[in-house]
Amino acid sequence: MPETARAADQSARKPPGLRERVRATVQAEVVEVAHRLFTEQGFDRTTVDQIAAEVGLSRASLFRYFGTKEDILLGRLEKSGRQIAEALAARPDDEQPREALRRAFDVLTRMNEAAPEQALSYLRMLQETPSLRARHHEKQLSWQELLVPEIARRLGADPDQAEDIRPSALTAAALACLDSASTAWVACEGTVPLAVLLDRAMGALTE
Amino acid sequence: MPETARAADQSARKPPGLRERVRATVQAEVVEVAHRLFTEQGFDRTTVDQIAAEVGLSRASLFRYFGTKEDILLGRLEKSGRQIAEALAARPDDEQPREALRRAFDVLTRMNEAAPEQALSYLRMLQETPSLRARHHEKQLSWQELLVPEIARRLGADPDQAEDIRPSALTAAALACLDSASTAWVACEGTVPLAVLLDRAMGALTE
DNA sequence: CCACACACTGATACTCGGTATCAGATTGAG
DNA sequence: CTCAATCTGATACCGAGTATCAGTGTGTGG
Repeated sequence: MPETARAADQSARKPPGLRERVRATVQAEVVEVAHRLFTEQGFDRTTVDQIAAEVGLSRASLFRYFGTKEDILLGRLEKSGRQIAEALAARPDDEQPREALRRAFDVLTRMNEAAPEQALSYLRMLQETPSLRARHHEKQLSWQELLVPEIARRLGADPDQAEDIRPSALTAAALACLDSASTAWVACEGTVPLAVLLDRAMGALTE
Repeated sequence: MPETARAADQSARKPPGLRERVRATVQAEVVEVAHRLFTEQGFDRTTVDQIAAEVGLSRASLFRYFGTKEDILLGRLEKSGRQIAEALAARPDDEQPREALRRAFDVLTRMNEAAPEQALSYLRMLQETPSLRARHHEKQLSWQELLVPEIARRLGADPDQAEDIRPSALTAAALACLDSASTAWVACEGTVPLAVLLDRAMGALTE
């Protein structure tokens, strides 16, 4: 609501605006400090007050930047979702929907390859913290909403016929495979590339 | 004083443990009252204090029966998970893993068919309340742990080789299909049977 | 250049879920 | 009957998230 409006604002306007730049700077600062505290003490043992104090911001203002404590860590997932949707739309039309989804997820596998250590510690925290898992799942549901229309198009589904659940089922299943692969990737400490695990996971759907 | 003790005596006899039966009774009473309040006012607009007061129980004691507010509504999912796992184990050995999972889920489709109205309002509440979705997802992860070993066996996977993610990927995907089907079932107000939607959802994995 | 409208900020107080502690009552076993 | 274990309510506490409000800057139009 205000955030999306703000985001739309930001992208619609050429000169960034001083105010918004300050906002972006503060936001980045919060993320950085919070990340450090989370890795030092764990997510649950870090309070929002502590983050706010360390950044030099009031608690109330911090909640104006991030709706929830979890969003400080998971905020970037919004952008990831859009990137995956773009990658999916860019896949050739004659590609199988499942394969197109698999390739679209390379947006993520590439990100993880670029900074494996960070990705590992990030995913580790994600998987051992219930409240983060919960919020992460919510974000993935919003990914689903972005991806389903394109999958429906590729399946030749009637857009008016909402009762055709194949697009949402396939998309949800693919995201479940992504989670499985991520879990396994953390479990093996990153020794097997995420891309390989994801291949195996999504391959298991057809066997 | 001795009269109440005598009365308790009267009803307590066969199953060892009067205490546990009292506990079960109270627990059932809480579930019933909470269910009513949730459907009347919505989940979020019903406080734990209100439930406790209505049952005639202290807030602290209520949390001794149910670890979280969500568990009052979702507690029965534990049993469902075990039932699905049993049903899966009972499927013929030569059945395809995916088909076996599909059939095991009939434990749920049959439950919903038995009381469609209740199931619909229950799922409706589940889907429109984020905190319930979150907890529900956690429960499904525990289902996954119950189902994966049997799927691994059917896939002929080496139990020692934890890096084989096919079992967990397939199981997670199947559960994702179950969620998709449930969502669609609610969306169409139950006009299409859940079993049919589930068939379509899981069928979309192989297409 | 100024004035006004608006957005942002910190402070404060509140709600609600969940935890910890403690003293008293109830129960079951020896 | 007694004693230990358990259950209970009361109370106080914690942390996330919300609401309100007055003060203070910022962007903009005159």
